[in-house]
Amino acid sequence: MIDKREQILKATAEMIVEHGLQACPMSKISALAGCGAGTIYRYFETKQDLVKALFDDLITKLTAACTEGYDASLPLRERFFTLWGNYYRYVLANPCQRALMDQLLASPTICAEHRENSLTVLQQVIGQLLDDGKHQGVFKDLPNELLNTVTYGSLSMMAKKQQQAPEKFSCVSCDEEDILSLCWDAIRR
Amino acid sequence: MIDKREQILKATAEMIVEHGLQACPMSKISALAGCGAGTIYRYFETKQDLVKALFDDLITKLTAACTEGYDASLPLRERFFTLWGNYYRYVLANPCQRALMDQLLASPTICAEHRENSLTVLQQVIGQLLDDGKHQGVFKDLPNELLNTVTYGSLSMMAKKQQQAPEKFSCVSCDEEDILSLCWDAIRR
Amino acid sequence: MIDKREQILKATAEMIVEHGLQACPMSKISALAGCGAGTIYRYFETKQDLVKALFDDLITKLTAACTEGYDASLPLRERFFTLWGNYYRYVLANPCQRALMDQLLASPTICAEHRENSLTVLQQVIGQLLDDGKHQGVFKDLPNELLNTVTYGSLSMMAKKQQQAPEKFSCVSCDEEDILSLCWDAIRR
Amino acid sequence: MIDKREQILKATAEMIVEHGLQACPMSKISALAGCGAGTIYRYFETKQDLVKALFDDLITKLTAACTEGYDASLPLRERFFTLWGNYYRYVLANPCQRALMDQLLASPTICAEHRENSLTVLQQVIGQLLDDGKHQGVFKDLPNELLNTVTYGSLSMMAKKQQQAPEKFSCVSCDEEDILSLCWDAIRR
DNA sequence: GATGAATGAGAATTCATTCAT
DNA sequence: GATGAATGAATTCTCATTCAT
Repeated sequence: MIDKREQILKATAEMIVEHGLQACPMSKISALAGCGAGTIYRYFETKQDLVKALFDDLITKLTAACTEGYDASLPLRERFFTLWGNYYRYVLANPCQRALMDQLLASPTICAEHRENSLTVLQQVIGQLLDDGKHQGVFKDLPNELLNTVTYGSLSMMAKKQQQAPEKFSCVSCDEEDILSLCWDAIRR
Repeated sequence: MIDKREQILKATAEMIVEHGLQACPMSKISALAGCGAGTIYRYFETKQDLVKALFDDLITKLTAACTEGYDASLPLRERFFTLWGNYYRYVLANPCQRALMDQLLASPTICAEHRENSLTVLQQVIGQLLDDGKHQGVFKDLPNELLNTVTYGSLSMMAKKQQQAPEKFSCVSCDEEDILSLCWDAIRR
Repeated sequence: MIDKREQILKATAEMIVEHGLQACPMSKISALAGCGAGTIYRYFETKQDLVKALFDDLITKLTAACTEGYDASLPLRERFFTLWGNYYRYVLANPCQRALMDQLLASPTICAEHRENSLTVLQQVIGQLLDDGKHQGVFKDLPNELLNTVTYGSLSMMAKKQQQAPEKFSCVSCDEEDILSLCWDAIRR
Repeated sequence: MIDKREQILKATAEMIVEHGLQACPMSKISALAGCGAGTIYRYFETKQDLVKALFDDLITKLTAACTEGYDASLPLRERFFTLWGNYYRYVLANPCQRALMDQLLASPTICAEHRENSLTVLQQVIGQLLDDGKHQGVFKDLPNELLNTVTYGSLSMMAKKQQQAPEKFSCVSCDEEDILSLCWDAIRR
C-alpha cells in the first residue's frame, strides 16, 4: 500500500472539492481514504492541521510544477511563457487541485500570514522576471504587484472557467497560446 | 428598526467573511443580527436557503452597481470604463461583499447552475459590449469568454490583493485608471 | 418541572457514585437527568465544569448542614457535639453525597487550591472552636490541624464504613454518641 | 532491566496519582513505563485487570510494611505502636502509594468484595490486638470496627493532610508520637 | 517476546432546527 | 411575531485493544 498520509491528503482534497470545506466530516474522509477514523489523527493532530498540511502540499507541488524547466538566463518572452505556461497547464491538468486551491485561498481557514509565506518562493521568481522585464524596457513601468495580478488573475480565472463550463471554450483558438499572449500583451509596453 | 431580513443577511455575511463558511453557526448569526435564533427561520427556511439568499442578494446589488449610468449607445471605450469602473469601485468600496463573493463562488455550496443563472443579466450586457467592440474592429477577434475572463480575472484579483495587502499598493500609479487601461490594452486589437 | 440544573447535578452525582468518575459519560448523565445531551451544555461549559460545580454544590450544602444551630457562645462541649453531630448525621443521611465527596477529594480532578478555598468557611468555624478549647484548657495543646484531623478523619471514616458494611455496626452501642465521645476523648486534655 | 511488570505497575500508579483514574490512557502508561502499548497486554489482560493488580500489589506491600517486626506476644502498647507506627511511617514515606490507595478505595472501580478480601490479613491482626486489649481491660468496650475506624481514620487522614499541606505541619510537635498517642488515648479506657 | 500502527466503538461537544411561551 | 431553551443527530477526537512485523 502506498503512503497512508498521502492517501488521506488525497481523500481530503476530493471531499473538499466535491462537498465544500463546510461539509467534509472526518468520518467521510477516512472512509474515502480507506482507513479508520482514528488513523487520520496519527498523521495530523487536528482537522485544522490536516487542512493546513493539504494547503502546504498543494503549494509545494504547484511551485515545483511552475518552475520546472524555468531558466532565468533565457530570453524574457521565453521565461514568461515557460513559467506561466507551466502554471496554466498544471492547473488545467489538475482540476481538483485548482478547485481546492480556490476554496482554500478564499476561506479564512488558512490565515493570511500562512498563505503569504507559502507563496514566497514563487513570488520571488516572478518578481525577478518582472524586474528584468522593466529594466529591459519590455514591460510597462508599473508596480510588480499590478503586472503580476493581471497575469495571475487572468490565467487562474481562465482555468476556472474552462473547468466549470468547458463547452464555451471548445473553439480552436481558445488555447494556451491565446491566453498567454493576451497576458503578455497586457503587461508589455 | 430597519428591515430584519436585511440585518440577518448582513450578519451572515460578516460571519462568513470573518470565520469562513464552515464556522458560522446560526446561533452566532442570530446574536450578531440581534435577534433570536428562531427568528431567522421566519425569513429563511434552512441555513442553506439563507446562504443562497445571501448570494442572490449579493449578485443583485453587484449587478445594479455595475450597470449604473451604463448606456449602450455611448462610445465603446466609455462603455467599457463605465461598466468595469463601476465594478472595480464597488468591490473596493465593499470589501466584505467582495470577500464573501469569493468564498461563495469557490465553494460547491452554491451549485454551478444557480451561479450561472444569477449572472445572466451582467453577462448579457458584457456580451453585447464585446460583440460591438469586435464588430467595430476595436477588440481582438477572440471568444467573448476569453476576452471577458481576462478583464474580470484581472480586476477581481486586483481588488482582492489590494484588500489583503494594501501596503503593496500605496503608490500613486496603482489606481483605477492603470488597472482598467491594462485590461483595455489586453483585449483591444 | 423542578430546576433542570439541579436535576443534572443530581444525575451526575448518582452516576459518579455508582460507576466512578472514569465511567460516567455525558450521554448517560443526560439520560438519567431526563434531558438531551446538549442541554447539559446550557448549564455547564464542559464536563470538567460540571464536576467542579457539583463539588461546590456539595460543599455549600455540607457547610450549611454542619453549622445549622451552631452557636459560638454555647459551652464548648455543646459546640463540639453540635458541629460534629451535624456533620455525622448529615453524611449518614446522605450516603450518595458522602461517597461522592470521597471520590472528588481523592481525585486530582478538583485541584488542591479549589479544594482548599471551598472549605474556608468550615475551617474557620472549627479553628475558632479549637482555639477556644485550648484557651480554656479543655483541649490538648497541639496544633489545630492535628486535633481536627483526628476528629474529621474518624468521623468520615466511620460514616464510610457504616455505609459500606452496615452489618458490622448493627449493635446498639455504635451510635452517634459513642463515636463523638471517642473523638472528644481523643482531643481533650 | 528490572522486572517489566513492576515498571508498568509503577507507571500506572504515577499516572493515576497525577492525572486521576479518569485520565490515564494506556498509551501514556506505556510511554512512561518505557515499553510499547501492546506489551502491557502480555502482563495484564485488560486495563481493568491492570488496575486491580495494582491495588493488590499496593495492599500486599502495605500489609508487609505494617506487620514488619510485629510480635503478638509483646505488650499491648508496644504492639499498637509498632503496627500503627509502621503504617504511618510507610504512608508518609510513600506519598504516591498513599494517594493512589485513596483514589482506589474511593472509587467503585475496585468492587467492595475485592476490597474487603484483600484486607483480610491486616484486619485479623488488628482484630486480635483489639480483642486482647479489651480482654485486658485496656481498651474501651466498644466494637472493634469502631475502635479501629478511629485509629485508621485519624492516621490516614493525618498522612493525607501532611502530604497535601506540609506547611501546616512544620511544627516540632506534629510528629508520629503525638498522633499515635492521640489515637491510643481515644480508644483506651 | 516486544512493538506501535491501525482500528472503530464510544466519548465530549456542537449546532441546525423546533416549539412552548 | 419573536424568542431562546431544549433537543439529538452529527461531528471531532480519544483510547482500549489487536495484530502484522
